[in-house]
Amino acid sequence: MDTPNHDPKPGTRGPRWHRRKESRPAEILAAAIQEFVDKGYAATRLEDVARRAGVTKGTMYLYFENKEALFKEMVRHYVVPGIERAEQVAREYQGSPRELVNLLLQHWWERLIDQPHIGGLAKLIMAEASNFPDVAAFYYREVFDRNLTILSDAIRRGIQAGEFREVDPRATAALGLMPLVMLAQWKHSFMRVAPNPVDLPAYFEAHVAQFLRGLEVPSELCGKA
Amino acid sequence: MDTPNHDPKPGTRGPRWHRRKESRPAEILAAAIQEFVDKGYAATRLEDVARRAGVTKGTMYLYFENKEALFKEMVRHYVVPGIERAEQVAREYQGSPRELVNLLLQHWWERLIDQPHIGGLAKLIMAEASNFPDVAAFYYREVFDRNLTILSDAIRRGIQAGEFREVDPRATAALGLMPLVMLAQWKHSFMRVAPNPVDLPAYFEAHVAQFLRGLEVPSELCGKA
Amino acid sequence: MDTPNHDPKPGTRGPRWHRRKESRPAEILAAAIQEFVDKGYAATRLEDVARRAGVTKGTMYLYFENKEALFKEMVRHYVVPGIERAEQVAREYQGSPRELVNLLLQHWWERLIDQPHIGGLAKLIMAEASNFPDVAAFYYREVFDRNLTILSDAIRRGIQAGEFREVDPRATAALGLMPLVMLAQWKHSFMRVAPNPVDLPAYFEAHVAQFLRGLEVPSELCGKA
Amino acid sequence: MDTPNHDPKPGTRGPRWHRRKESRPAEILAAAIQEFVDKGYAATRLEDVARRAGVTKGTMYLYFENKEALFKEMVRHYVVPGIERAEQVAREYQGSPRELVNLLLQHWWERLIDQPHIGGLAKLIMAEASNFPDVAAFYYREVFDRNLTILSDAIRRGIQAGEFREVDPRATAALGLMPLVMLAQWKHSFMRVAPNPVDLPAYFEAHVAQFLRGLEVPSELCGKA
DNA sequence: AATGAATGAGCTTTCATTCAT
DNA sequence: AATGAATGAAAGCTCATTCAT
Repeated sequence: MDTPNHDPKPGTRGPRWHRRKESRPAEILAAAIQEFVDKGYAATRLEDVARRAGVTKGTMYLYFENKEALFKEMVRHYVVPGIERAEQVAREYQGSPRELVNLLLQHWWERLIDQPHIGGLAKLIMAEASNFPDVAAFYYREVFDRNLTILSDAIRRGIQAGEFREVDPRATAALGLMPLVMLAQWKHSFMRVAPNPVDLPAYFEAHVAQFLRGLEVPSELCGKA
Repeated sequence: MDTPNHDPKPGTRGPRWHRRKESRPAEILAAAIQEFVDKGYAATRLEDVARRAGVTKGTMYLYFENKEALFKEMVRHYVVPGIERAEQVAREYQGSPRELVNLLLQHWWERLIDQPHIGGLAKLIMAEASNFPDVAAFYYREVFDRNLTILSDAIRRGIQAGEFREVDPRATAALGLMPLVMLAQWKHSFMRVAPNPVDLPAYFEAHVAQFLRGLEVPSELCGKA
Repeated sequence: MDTPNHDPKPGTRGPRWHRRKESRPAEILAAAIQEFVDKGYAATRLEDVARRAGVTKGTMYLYFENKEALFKEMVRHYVVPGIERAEQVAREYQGSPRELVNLLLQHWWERLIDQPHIGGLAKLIMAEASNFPDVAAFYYREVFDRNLTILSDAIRRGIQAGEFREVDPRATAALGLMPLVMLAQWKHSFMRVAPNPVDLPAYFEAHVAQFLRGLEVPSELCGKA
Repeated sequence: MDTPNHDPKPGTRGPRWHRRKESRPAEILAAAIQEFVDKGYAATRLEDVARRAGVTKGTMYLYFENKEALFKEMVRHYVVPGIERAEQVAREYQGSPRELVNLLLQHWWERLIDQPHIGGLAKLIMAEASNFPDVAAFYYREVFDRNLTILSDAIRRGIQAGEFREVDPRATAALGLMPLVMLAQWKHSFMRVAPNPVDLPAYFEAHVAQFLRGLEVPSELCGKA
């Protein structure tokens, strides 16, 4: 990236009107995610992003090569940290596999649904998948797939511990994660325009309960195929 | 579809155009759904739609007031017939409620996933929800909601017949239908750009099986809350 | 002009739905003057003229080469007959020169102010003078100038008869005629949009009275330079 | 005006443009009045105005919302200052009412006939009255009517001073002013395309003389009705 | 580093004109 | 003779991008 970090006079207090240039990129990206998520890629005007970031159009080009680069940078910036958190949660967890799976699902719920930007970003990327296949592929690979791995690892450990029945870990993980991504879509599309028959938290609770039930070792008497 | 512009007899100067008043709107709408679904609203150029329909830019305006009107007409044209089919299926069905629910889910699967345009349209509308809230609301109301009603009626009949346990018909119907809409999203976004860990038919089968299981009257011995 | 006049079967009654083709050009021109005078040249759409004339766009081109030709034909059609009337009036008149001058001014008043189209046409031509210099020149030459000649001839006769004082006939005629053309302008511009402090008939009466007074032979005692 | 686009040093690549925020609007308006007066509203292409102003199409939209706004701004810009001058002339005048009336007529002559733009603007507005009734009404109200008031005030003062006979001040003022507006029309229409039998200055002189004569208190012996 | 005036390619839209029927 | 579907050049307008300041 071309975000220069060197102060001309390090250690010197600059004039008070001087905005620290190292904070600029983040400010612009923060403005960008709001505009892009709200309006979509094409309908977002760079000037609006600039105004929201408190700079002018020209300044944007000091930090980002063009609109497309800004878009991609924004995705990268808001997407990468989240993954590391989930990986850390999984790594440090000490309790039962069942509890870990539950914890991971809760974590993603919070990110995708409670935090508006992350879910909005997921929706945006899916919406623009055909215009930005590389961005979608990147998101798929670096976010969905890595999260999938975290979850499937947890499932695999549960199976090895005899706590879960013998499912395909990866396919099952997809079954657990995909609905959350989809819920984010829903929230940022139909929920904006229509009274909602879908109670999102209830849907989530039901999904978790059923997903965990699906992992259980079948009891001998009443098991069903 | 794809009425090509080239002369039937190359080398001969054919007529510059053909008079096709009756078939034109449908041809243009067919071209429009392909372009819009592929590129999104903003990135679709009217000239591309025209070329695909085998006409010129100007001709578009004989049939549709402007780009937005074309978009909305397209939604209406491709969306309304499907609903009526589902309503007819439900009305005419004679078998058990369980079979009807299964049939309806199969019907939607075919429309949303097998037929590329309908699912693509659903994805498009969700993607453009913020730019066309009225279209999204229309789709939600006239498609999703009416389909929801069909399914919840079937469920209600099943309950009355003692074949299903006493669930909230509408909420349960949403649980059955929403994943199909979501799957269409998935198919038209990440599935285009990434190797797929999600086996769509398998996902669908699993969803149906589990949804039907959730409707069953719990057996006395092994019932779970 | 390309207005064909030959009936295919002269003497035969055509079918009753058949509109006589010899009346078409006049019908189109009648529609054209209304639209052109109302909206100006550029803002007039050929389709509107056609609709008003009860034909379709294509038909217009059977009678007029293009928009400009229609415009010019319209001017010619509505402008030429008027001149001949004035020339006839002057030729046939038997009374005093003073009465003839008065009669001519009345004649022009009726045409330019009372009949809406003729005055509107004069205004239109002046408005479009820079876009159609040849039309303006034609109008000036064939309408204004010929009318000027009629009036100046009348004045000259009055001078020769000793009834008028010795003025420059042509310049004086311009002084008499120009205000009428101008009044037509006023009527079709400001009078359309504003409460009117100018009483057109009163203005005309005053103009005539004063114009005639200016022609009088000065009395010996009270004459003013 | 006419800021040409060519580089000061041909052969050298000069800067593509200059920053001129303060002077741009006036330059564009100056270009606009020339184009609009010359061609009329519809036939004027924004690109021609831009080229004449030494900018590009896009720049126009930095200063004016659209073509109509540019047109209206231009009218406002060129119309308002003139009125204030006339009001000032009348307010500060110390001499006889008769001299003031003469002075005012001279003032309007200079503006409407000698200065080409002002007269051209009057003609343009009358020509476009049906397409821009609000502009015409604005001009009528803010220019013609205010000038009318100035003149009628002067006449009223002359009557009170016993120097003028008892006429209707407002109607008489209209009689004095209207011909000047009309003369501007004439100059910008027929005078452009035809050899002129109307000597404008002579016409003006005659009009002034006669108008002043009409204001005189009638002498007792030779007075005429 | 920051600005924002200026650019111009690119899009939507209009409408005079053509021509198959 | 008449139609009106189809055309395509031309215009208005937008906005990502550039660059003199």
